[in-house]
Amino acid sequence: MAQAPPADKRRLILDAAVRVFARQGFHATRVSDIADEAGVAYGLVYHYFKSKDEVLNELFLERWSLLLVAIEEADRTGAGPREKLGAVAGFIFDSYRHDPDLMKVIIVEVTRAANSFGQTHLEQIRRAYEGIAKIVSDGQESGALRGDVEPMFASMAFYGAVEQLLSGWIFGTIPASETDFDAARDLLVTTICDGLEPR
Amino acid sequence: MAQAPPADKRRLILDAAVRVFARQGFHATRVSDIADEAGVAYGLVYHYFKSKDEVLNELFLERWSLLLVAIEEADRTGAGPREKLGAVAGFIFDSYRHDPDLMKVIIVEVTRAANSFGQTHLEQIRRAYEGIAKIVSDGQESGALRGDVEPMFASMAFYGAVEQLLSGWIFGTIPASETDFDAARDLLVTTICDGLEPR
DNA sequence: CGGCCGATTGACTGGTCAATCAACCAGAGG
DNA sequence: CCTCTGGTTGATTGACCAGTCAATCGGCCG
Repeated sequence: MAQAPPADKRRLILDAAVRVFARQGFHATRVSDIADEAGVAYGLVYHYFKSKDEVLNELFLERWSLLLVAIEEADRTGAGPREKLGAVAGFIFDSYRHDPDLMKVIIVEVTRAANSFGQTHLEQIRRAYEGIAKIVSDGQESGALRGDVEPMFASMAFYGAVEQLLSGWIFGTIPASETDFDAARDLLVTTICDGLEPR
Repeated sequence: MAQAPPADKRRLILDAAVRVFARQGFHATRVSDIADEAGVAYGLVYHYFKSKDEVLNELFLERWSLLLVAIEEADRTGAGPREKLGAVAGFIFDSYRHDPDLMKVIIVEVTRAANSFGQTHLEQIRRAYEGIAKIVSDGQESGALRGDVEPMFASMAFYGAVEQLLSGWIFGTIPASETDFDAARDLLVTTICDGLEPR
């Protein structure tokens, strides 16, 4: 029968996991919660994934690889560092706008959980820092950016600011309801490139 | 006999907990690990603390209250925002220099664990953000800082950068061995206040 | 001495889950 | 109609660990 994709159960489980992880956090989530949310039997989760960890890993890698590509692409445009950094921040903010639950999970459970999952994915995460550092480094060579700041240092500061803002929205420290993400992106780039003091 | 302080067991347990939490992470730490590290019996931990959580809470509050005081004090000096922000970043970096394990635990297990313990202490954490935001806000009124950046926005960006750098040192993403923390503090303040582009 | 009380001990319990696995079912092909 | 295959089921097992508690210790005071 044209019974096309038979409701891809694997995808179903992944999407359900995002929702449950976002709601309860990874540690507080039982595998049965994921199965229930997906409407499948407990054991099926283990048919598609070899452990609960692997579900989270899969979610992270799926999304993080897109970020790495986005950084790569931003870098390839011949634009100035200001535009490149704007593109990177824009991609991350857009990811949150598009799927807040997924970004919450990735940030809270992986990126900022350097002791547990962050450890596993340190290499991937570092790759993003390095991509940003390269943008800074190129900008310094072209003279568009000051040369007295270590690129990796600037990269960490930039990424840290991005992630902290995201966390603020996620946990309501900063009201996200009225947030215009595009404006936030521009403001952040301005802050980092121009500084807080008047020009 | 002049057997002065009877080896305060409570303190002994707290200090041991810092070491074990830093080494294994809070979740992976069993209460017996803490007791073993402290060289006391399992049950004694429960004599002084009503749960494993309370041990971490105590560690966090002890240190965080000092940070809040430091921010408060930095603000009271009549100096410019640049100096005030430098004092705040300096205090945090010094805390790390003085007791890396404790800072690692606080950041990894509380501050960046907004799902678990961060939730409990959100109010305390927010208080720090607000203290920094006040510094920015005052700076804007005096004309030392640009007025087109929401103070809370700037505060989050600043604190995010600080914490990300710390994380970088903690997890070896950035080599901490050769790091001169005072130079890092100055560089960060310069980056945030002057911006990455040449003046 | 003898009794009191808080500090200290560590075996044990209760509950929680991750992961396994043997059974079941549905469609395809013969 | 039968069989084979692989997706699907969910009860069960086994490990783990936070927190409890009854027993012991040791200093102090009358």
